[in-house]
Amino acid sequence: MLSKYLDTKPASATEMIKKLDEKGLVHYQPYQGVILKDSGAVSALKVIRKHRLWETFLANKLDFSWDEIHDVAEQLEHIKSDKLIRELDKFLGYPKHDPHGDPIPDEAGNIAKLEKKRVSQLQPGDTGTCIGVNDTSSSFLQFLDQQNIRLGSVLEIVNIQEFDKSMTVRIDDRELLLSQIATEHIYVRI
Amino acid sequence: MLSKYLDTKPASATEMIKKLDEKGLVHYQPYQGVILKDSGAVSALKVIRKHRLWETFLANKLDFSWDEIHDVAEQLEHIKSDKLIRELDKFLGYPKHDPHGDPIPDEAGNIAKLEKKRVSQLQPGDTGTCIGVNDTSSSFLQFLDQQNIRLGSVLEIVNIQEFDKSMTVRIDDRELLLSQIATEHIYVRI
DNA sequence: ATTAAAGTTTAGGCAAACCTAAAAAATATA
DNA sequence: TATATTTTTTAGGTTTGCCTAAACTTTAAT
Repeated sequence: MLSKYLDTKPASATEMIKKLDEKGLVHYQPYQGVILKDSGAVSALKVIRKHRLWETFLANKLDFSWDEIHDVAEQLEHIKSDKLIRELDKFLGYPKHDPHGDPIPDEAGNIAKLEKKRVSQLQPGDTGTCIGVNDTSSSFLQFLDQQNIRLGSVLEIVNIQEFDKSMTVRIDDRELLLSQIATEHIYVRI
Repeated sequence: MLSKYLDTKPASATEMIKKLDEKGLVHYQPYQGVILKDSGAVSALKVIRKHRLWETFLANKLDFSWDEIHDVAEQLEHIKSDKLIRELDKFLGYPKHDPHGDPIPDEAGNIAKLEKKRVSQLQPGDTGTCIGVNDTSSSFLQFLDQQNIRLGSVLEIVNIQEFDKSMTVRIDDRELLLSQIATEHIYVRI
């Protein structure tokens, strides 16, 4: 089950993991799961860095919406060129976070910790700046696009319905009702 | 021999060509060579378009020099996303030519014809704007970088040496001697 | 504790992409 | 024209990545 988050059949996952073990990136014991070794963690962070930089590029420089960037970034992250990543980082202005609000590791593999809250943790009167989401399903991302909620949107909590925890929020001069589910999936910086 | 320009062994080339024939992209007769069919030409132009747009991106937006862009562009051209190419084109301002001066096909597959000359075809007193090169060897491209000759550089022919056809040209307020070989490898718009 | 369910691993097969080595065709040379 | 050289093709073999199906652990439920 843990291995099946990949887009492949169970048997293939085991094989892949064995390969990673042979390459020394991972420590693996049958039925016990896998743990990343240091060298593996470095490799993994590098891929994450690439993926998030490309997502930032697609969203900020090209007109890609939130629900479109992931698939393309997944292809782009496999391009092998250290210089490309360094230059892309510079071109984007050394962003600290990707369009989902997740931190982008720097070249050395350091990740900035971000003090972020879910909208659901705010109180009436609080305001926050949208910095990411928790649910990357395309239906949710499309919903955000339709409601014109995007990175950097400032939202203020108007009130909270007791019975279902839904919240009325003000964004760009208009009010909007968000279900509890939605408020748990949106991150803000306060 | 024709097939060996690929980075693979002869036997593999034959196999690849057979595959292309089966896919209907190419007409192939043993020992007779291959000719592109219409559908194949469209596919080929699409790849060329992608390659040249990426080269333009690397050179214009990121700080890649001429001799570094090819290898990375070769990887990037394989990314599958029509939207990505369309957006990249828009982002770059619908460029007509890549950093080597070669034309970029539009979405429909049309290529702009460019009226370009080699520096060697100019006469003393003529001026031209550098739009590309003919030799993409890294030694030549590095030479251009060192001499600060880049896309858009305006050059004026000062004089021509009869005996070896080398030319003195003025670029950015300084004079420079170019060998005949070099003048034949640089394209200018007049 | 025993059984049922769920998840993981092994075993074996298939297709793709590349390779080497040898045969066949085309081209160049005496 | 006959022979030598080069190029292309065929006929295998190897590797890799993925698959299905069956065996095996672990975990949950009665």
